[in-house]
Amino acid sequence: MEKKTENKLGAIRLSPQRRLILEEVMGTKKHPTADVIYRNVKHKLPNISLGTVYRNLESLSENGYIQRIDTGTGPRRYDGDTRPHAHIRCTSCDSLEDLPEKNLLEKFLLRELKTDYYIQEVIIEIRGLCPECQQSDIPEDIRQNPLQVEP
Amino acid sequence: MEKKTENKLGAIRLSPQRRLILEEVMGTKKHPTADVIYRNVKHKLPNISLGTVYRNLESLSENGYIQRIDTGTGPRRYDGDTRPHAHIRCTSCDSLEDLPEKNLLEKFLLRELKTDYYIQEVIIEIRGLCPECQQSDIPEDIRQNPLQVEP
DNA sequence: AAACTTAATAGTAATCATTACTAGAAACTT
DNA sequence: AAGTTTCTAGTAATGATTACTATTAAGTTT
Repeated sequence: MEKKTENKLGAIRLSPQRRLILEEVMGTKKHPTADVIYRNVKHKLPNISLGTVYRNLESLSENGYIQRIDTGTGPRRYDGDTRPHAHIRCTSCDSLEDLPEKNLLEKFLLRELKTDYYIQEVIIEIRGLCPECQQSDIPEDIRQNPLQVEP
Repeated sequence: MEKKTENKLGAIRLSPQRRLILEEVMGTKKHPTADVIYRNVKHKLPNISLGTVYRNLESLSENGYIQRIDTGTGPRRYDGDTRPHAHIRCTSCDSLEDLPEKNLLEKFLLRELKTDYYIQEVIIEIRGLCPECQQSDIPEDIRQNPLQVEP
């Protein structure tokens, strides 16, 4: 007969550390970095190691329980909401190619994306100023330009 | 009278190093990394320094002559084609928030993106396998899943 | 339940990409 | 020509992430 054991999470064990990390990521909408997660879980498990945080964020995202957000500026972030949220990159050889830009979004919407790639993921990131930051002291003329939309 | 001088590039000087780097980025569609650019320009200017490459890629992109591609996985890449090519990030406080996902692309297309952000940039990246890598030896059943499109 | 196997951990070292610093050279300005 | 600014090579430092090592904990087998 099976011994009642530590909870499992599919293929991986749910160690106390892993559980804490998962709870931390699931419990916020702030898309925290590994470092922030580390500092937060450290309150409950003072001996936890930063390496453990990284390792678990990796295994949790590999197994589809959380999402890794690779966005390039600044450290990587993690999201408890796992859903796919356009350059095209080969995840095998890491080549990066242009997509025919014209009507890219239209074509995507029409599920007619013409490409020889075997598409695995679509990443969309919009950058801008949040409401609070818009009323900062930075004068309008030295702000970054807003996105221009053609008529 | 003005002395004929080293070419200028708007606000910045076009030093031999900067020219070479610009040519290198403009002359390829491969979206090279700083390191690749460094190795390539080193053939023509053996004493050029990696720091110079980084500094110039920065100034060239700040001034709009090339585009920095911040995509998170692996090192940063650069593109001679400067055109905007959707998470929303505040470029001031670096907060990262979800956009209401539903109909995001539609709304974008309709220029009705409902958000309080002051939008500066839209980054779209599609990830997948390029044609060559599709015919690799990796069996289909251990490949990553393709993107699912709902009916 | 003792012996074995595997997975996970803390702690630390190493790596990679990028930025910062320093002194000197080059170009532009007066 | 002297002063000012921009740029450079070379190197050191930083920040994020990964790798390594010895140990512990959990699961498995007999």
